[in-house]
Amino acid sequence: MRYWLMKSEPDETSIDDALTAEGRTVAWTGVRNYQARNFMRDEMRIGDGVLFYHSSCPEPGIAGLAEVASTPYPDPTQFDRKNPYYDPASDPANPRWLLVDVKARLKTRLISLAQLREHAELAGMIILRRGNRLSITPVTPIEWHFIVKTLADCTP
DNA sequence: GCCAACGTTGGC
DNA sequence: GCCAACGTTGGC
Repeated sequence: MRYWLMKSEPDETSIDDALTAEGRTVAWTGVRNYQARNFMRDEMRIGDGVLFYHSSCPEPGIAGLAEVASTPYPDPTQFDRKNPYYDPASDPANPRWLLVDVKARLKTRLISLAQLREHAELAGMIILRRGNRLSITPVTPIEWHFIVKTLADCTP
């Protein structure tokens, strides 16, 4: 059982969108970074915990809890010419971009970056490093439990 | 809108 | 394989 932080732009897919989606599940489309892809392709397992993070928005922060809900499969948007994430260089016989489904569990109160920075337990979080741009990052069990129990005050 | 950080591209 | 130029991310 592992834990992850996954960034989503709420203009595209917010925690509310995910909670109201069919099966409370969304396909994590649009990842175009190899490191982030590799986490989904190689390291995620169904049931892993996910911190659902809102980025590039007025209030960036952790907005909900979710879980990995599928094994990896090709991201369909890479083959759709009209999609902003279209990748003409990806070969359908050997797709470059894979994704997983993510199932929303619940919405938390918004835990901002400033709040995350207040706690020594979370000082090692990749998301808090200067210049971090990786959209999917591993979270340690200690960080996960601290955030869920202390900051979000909820049981996943 | 600014800009730091960092990934990607492409000429050599 | 180096590395400068360019593009993107994302908080502020």
